[in-house]
Amino acid sequence: MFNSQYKLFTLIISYYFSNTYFCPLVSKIGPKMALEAKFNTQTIENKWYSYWLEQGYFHSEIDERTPYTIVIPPPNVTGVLHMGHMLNNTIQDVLIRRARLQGFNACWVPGTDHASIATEAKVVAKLKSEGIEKTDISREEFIDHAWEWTHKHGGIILEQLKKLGASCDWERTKFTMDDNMSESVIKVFVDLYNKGNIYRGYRMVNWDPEAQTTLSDEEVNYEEKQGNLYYMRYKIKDSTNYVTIATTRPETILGDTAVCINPNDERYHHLRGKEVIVPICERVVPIIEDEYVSMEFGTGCLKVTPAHDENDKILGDKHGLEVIDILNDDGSLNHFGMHYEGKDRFLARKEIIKELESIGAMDKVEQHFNKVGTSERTGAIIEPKLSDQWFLKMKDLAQPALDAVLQKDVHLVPEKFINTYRHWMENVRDWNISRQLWWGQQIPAYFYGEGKDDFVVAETIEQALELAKDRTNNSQLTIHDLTQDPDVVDTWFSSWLWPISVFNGILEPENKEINYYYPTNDLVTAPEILFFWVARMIIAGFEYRGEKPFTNVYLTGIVRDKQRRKMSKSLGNSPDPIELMQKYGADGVRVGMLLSSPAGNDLMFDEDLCKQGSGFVNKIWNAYRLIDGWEVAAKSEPNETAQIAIEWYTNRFQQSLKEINDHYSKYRISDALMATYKLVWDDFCSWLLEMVKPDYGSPIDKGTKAAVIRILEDNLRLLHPFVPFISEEIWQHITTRTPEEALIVSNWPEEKSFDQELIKEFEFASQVVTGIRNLRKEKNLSFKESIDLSVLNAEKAPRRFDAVIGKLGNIGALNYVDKKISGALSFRVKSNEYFIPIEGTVNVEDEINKLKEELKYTEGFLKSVQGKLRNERFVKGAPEKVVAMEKQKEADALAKIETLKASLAGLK
RNA sequence: GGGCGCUUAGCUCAGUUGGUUCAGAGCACCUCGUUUACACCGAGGGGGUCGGGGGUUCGAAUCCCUCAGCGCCCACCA
Repeated sequence: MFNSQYKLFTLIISYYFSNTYFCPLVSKIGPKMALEAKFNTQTIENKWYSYWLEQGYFHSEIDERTPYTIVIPPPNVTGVLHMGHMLNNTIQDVLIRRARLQGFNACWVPGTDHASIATEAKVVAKLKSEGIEKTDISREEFIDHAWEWTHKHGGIILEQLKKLGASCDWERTKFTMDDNMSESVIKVFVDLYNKGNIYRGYRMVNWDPEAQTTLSDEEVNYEEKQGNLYYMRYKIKDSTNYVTIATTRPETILGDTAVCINPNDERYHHLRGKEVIVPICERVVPIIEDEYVSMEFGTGCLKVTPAHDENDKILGDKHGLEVIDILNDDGSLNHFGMHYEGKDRFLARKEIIKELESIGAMDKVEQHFNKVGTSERTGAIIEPKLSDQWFLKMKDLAQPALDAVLQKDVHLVPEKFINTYRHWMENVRDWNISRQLWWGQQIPAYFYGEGKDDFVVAETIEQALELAKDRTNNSQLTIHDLTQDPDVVDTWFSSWLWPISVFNGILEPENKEINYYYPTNDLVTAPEILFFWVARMIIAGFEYRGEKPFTNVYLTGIVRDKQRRKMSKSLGNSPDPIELMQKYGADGVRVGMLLSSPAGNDLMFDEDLCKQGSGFVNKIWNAYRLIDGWEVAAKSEPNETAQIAIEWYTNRFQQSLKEINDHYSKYRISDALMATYKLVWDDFCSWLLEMVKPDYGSPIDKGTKAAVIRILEDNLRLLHPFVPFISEEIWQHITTRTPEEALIVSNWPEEKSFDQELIKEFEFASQVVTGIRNLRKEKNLSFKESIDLSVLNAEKAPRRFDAVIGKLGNIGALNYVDKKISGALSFRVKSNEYFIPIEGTVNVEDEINKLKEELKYTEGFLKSVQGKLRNERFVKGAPEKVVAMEKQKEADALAKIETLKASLAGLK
């Protein structure tokens, strides 16, 4: 009872506080504030997203503009949005929205990946829950179920991206199993086969007994696990002696076909040429010698099981050993397992240990840590297994892709990944592209006979039939004599074509779209898939377009929680992005994600970042409310403060714009955001608006308000990539706009030269204001109380900003004097001294101490500068510029000491 | 085991070719302020011998060596 009431209460409270920006002081604002004091983030998000969609701003067609293309890293079709996607897609949206503003023909192609293993696993689980086993139904039926599943869950993640504000060209949405996408995959497979790059090999592969498929090396996770090292006795044939051999996997003795010793190991020289008897199965196997065997590990004696260990296979091939595979595909033992047949390998292991103990063949057991490979998809322990697989030769294909990155034709951001990339590409291994699954593109190889090599590869079965007829010289063959290889290709074998195939560039290499949009500009993805995907796309790009697929690769970090743990479902530490957006608004979450995520660095996500983000949105909104509420005077002239303030901001804006553009060009998105954030919050809100703001109740000059609104509009252009919703909301509220005038399709501000001197002078003036504030605070002088200010050494003071100082410092009269004023409060900015004469507030003792301290510091500073200048080697060795700078410092310090000494003398 | 990278304020991070502006930013923290957009606010403030040690240099957060700690990638001695 209490609980449910409490929940209801918190629900109402949190809804009220979180969904809306509200003004608790609404009554104080007065009747002029026509603008609603609060807004609902979801209302404006829905309003503007559907408006953008209706107007087709996201859609791109070929035109005379330069294209700016991004292809989305296709998320798994049945996936759900997680924080990694949020970060990734926010960055892409920022880039594409800015490009759109810059006047490029921005095209962001969305889509999803069929993710064969992951999706097939989900479909199998779903069928199982309905009592259907995959083995009970036909391939066709299974694929029907998979499509059904895909259509049902497929669009979810893309819909979620829309909530984030992603401005993808939804009319171009692709799926890696679309007809032409699949046809592209088949065409490429056949082409690579015909070029001799694809071959069929009997190789040791990673076998996932649960999914019953092979995995690529990249899909296997190795974990350190505590296990045991079993020391087993093998009898020596025709002898009563035995040899002890250590293994972590006793069940594999049933597949042993030799025992190996190091030829340099004198301990075992008496065994040379002998044979041993494998316990339990009593198989007689030879003792072989190979330097591969470590003399230090275990007993220095190795059992060789070529079917279940890669190194053993290499040994076996070298020494011509028999290969005995003791496992079924599901991980249970086969008939070589004898009385353990049908039992799972781990159960069999336990029972075999017992049997070995009972027959006295177990010498001892030691604890042992070793790394065990598990399946990334199912978590099952991987078995090395020999089987027929399709491989793609990588070495030659990789070369241009390696060169492109090393020569920065393809630019990795951050560059630290170049080394990693090079290391991998230089040692690239052949790619096992077959998977024992049904969901995916079926390998276009057709068997016409029983022999291992009795197959042809062709795009269609009809073509295959013709090839097979030629091969066999048998014109009687029909399609029914052909059997297609049941395997499908690795998912990455379709997604490596993504930047080309989304424009149908494989099937129609000459079509207009591929020639216009390709190569794309940016790819934004996680470094985890640098090799799985990015490297392979570059390879495919050069192989099928003769050109890189993208110019820049922005590698994001992994999203972690505050404790640096990777966010994952199982840990439950991953916030639901949709809930976050409901709580903080999409704009707030976007800003939060980007506030602390330099490229390549992991993002320590903290919900407080979103809070900061939504705080920023609130700030923007309130700045607009202020401006919007200004009543315009019927007839007026701009005042001096407002005029110089606007002139200053216009220049300051240009300075920031340059900085922001520079950050973007280096893909320093967080820095670009921070520079924008500071421009808007500090320069625009804290300084400009405070300077321009009319007195309470007074109207503002018409021209001044118009100028502030123009400035606000320029700010909105800079803000739009980060906070698209609130920026468009304000933009459209300022005045009625035609569809062509929407912010999303307006323009990025143009860089212009700016007056650095003016900006410096303003900085000086702002320091004076700070000085006044400090004094007021120190002496408890209310801000409401107007005071007079006198300036000494006025020739260096920036008089242009006197009005600003007057307004922000609430100064009654600003006097320029040529003599110190005794008995007044004072402070210094550079070599200017400022006085505020207030009766009875000056404590001479304090003033003297303050001055003495400053003098002491300045003299110390002077000493160090002069020390440098006296050092001949410095004067000779350092560049002229640096020396001149030091001399200037010396002069400044000397002047300041003079001022300070004079002040002191005046007080005494 | 091989390779790459990191260590700067309580936290997350900037710091380009060694030299004005080099010890910074944001957040957090502390003090003051319910002034007429915003308390998701304003005005101020404190805080780091740049992981330790050594070297090169007139000069080092920056270059070199070394030690310590952390992270990632690759390989995988049963």
